[in-house]
Parts: sequence; structure tokens; C-alpha cells
Amino acid sequence: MDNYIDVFRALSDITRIRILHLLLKAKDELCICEIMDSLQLAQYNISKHIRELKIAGLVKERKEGRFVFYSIVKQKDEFYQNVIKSVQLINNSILKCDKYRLKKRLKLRRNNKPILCNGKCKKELRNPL
Amino acid sequence: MDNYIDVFRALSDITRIRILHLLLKAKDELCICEIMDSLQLAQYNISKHIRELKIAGLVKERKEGRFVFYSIVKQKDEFYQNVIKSVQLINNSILKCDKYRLKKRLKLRRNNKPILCNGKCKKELRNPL
DNA sequence: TGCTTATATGCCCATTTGTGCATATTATAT
DNA sequence: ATATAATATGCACAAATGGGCATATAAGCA
Repeated sequence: MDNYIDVFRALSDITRIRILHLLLKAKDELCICEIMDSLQLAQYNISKHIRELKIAGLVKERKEGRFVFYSIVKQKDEFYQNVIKSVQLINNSILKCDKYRLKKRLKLRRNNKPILCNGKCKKELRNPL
Repeated sequence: MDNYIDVFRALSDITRIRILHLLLKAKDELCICEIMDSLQLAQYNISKHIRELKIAGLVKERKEGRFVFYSIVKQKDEFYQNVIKSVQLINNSILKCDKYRLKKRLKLRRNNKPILCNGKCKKELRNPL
């Protein structure tokens, strides 16, 4: 972890903090569609922000079928761990709402896989809130 | 400390990290002229960056005569303390050089006050390296 | 093969950011 | 008063940033 500036820059955006909080809360992998529904933001937006989190070394991906699952990178580096802890200490109403929507969204999983929103599944299903 | 984004943004610049490291290393107040000589950057540059650190709540000032002394804000807030710790964990050669120059610069103090560079004191004195 | 869904990316544009330069402000000393 | 030194700030400009939009890519399914 020698890209200190990149890490801080990645954290200097509210959307990226929201994404990290979701991933920390889930303690698991999330896919883009689940994140976008939880944050109620456009897909391309989430995708671009996650890319920056990956570049900063904060998030990693795992591809499975048509899905890409993202999760927090676990590092031994003390700097990294401190930074993650700082992120976890952030607390405000927006983050709470995000987590509430995530909870609802995760209930739509089947076999621990995100639902396929084929055809009739539009916004009604995606945004249970 | 609810301006999380501002704090991370303030830390996402190498010059500001260098300034914070000097202040942490000095464990004391430093004035602009000492910082600019240590970092070998223009005065207006340091001044502007310090302003952002102040806005983020990371640095405070104390005016005394023609000097303005800057120092790290001591906060009880856990988020803030974690962030400062993260900054302290950063370590690279640039920061080492800065601290070396600071050490030399501080030796020029008289009565624990920065030297006044009146007249003949030009770059020769200011940049002992 | 063709269709649908999940994700990524390229382009445009408005805003922000960092730096250089000049100059303003404030305080001190002569 | 005036000159000098320490610090702050306004302006210009190039570069980076984030969002919106359209579209590309890739995988699964009918």
C-alpha cells in the first residue's frame, strides 16, 4: 500500500463512501445491480466509481456467470486497516437509508444469487422501497 | 467531525500530506516560511494548501506578531484520530527529505522564533540544503 | 441465432482543482 | 512615514473529476 494519495482520493467522494459502507455492512460480495438499487443511482455511475475503488486497492472483484461480485480487499497493511476503520466510523442518515434498502434488496436473492430481472421485473421489483 | 468527505479530500494531495507530516513530526507549531523551506515550494502554494487543511478542521493557527503559527488540531473524535494515525503511517523518501530539511530549518530559530530574513538573508540562508 | 440482462466504457460538458503570477494585507523596524 | 518581511488572495489556465447518455461487451436463455 504505497498509493496513499490514490486511497484518500478514492475516499473523497460520497458515492464511493456509500459503496464501501454497503460492502462493509454486507460483509460479503455484492453485485452492481444490488448496489445501484441500494444507492438509487445509475448503473454506469456505480460501475465507474467501483473502478476507482479497485484502482485504489480497496475493492476486488470476482466474476461468476453474467454477474460480477465486488468485495472489500482484506489487507494486512496497517495504513489500509486504519483507513478502513475510519470509513467504518462514518455515520449519517444517508448511509443508514442505503443499508436499509440493501437489506430489502438482499432478500430478493435466490440461492444466495441476485435475482435475474428478466422481463417483467422492472423498477417495481428492483426498488422495493 | 461530520465533514468526512472534506477531510479525505484534504488528504488526497501530496503537498497537504507533506505539510501534515511536518506538523506531526515537529509536534509543535510551524510557520509558513519554515514549511515552504522544508518542502521547497512557493509561499503562496503552502498558504493555499494550509487553508484547505484548516477548512477540513485538521490544522489550526495562532497569530503572533508578523508570524502565523500552524499546528495539528487535537480532537477527541475517533474518526479524526484514526485518520491522523493513517497519515502518520505513510512513509516515503519525499517525507524523509522534508523532515531532514525541517530539522535544519528549525536550527535557525532564535528564542524559539523563526529567523527574520531581513535583507541579506536570501535563499542561501533559507535553504540550508 | 437472436434476445435479454449485467456490467463496462467512451464521449460530452459543467465544475473543481492545483499551480503560477501578481498583488494585497498586516506587522515590524528604521 | 516608509521600507521590508510574513502571509493571504484574486485571476488565469490547464488538467482532472463526476454525472448523463449512448453504446459496447459478455454471458445466459429461448
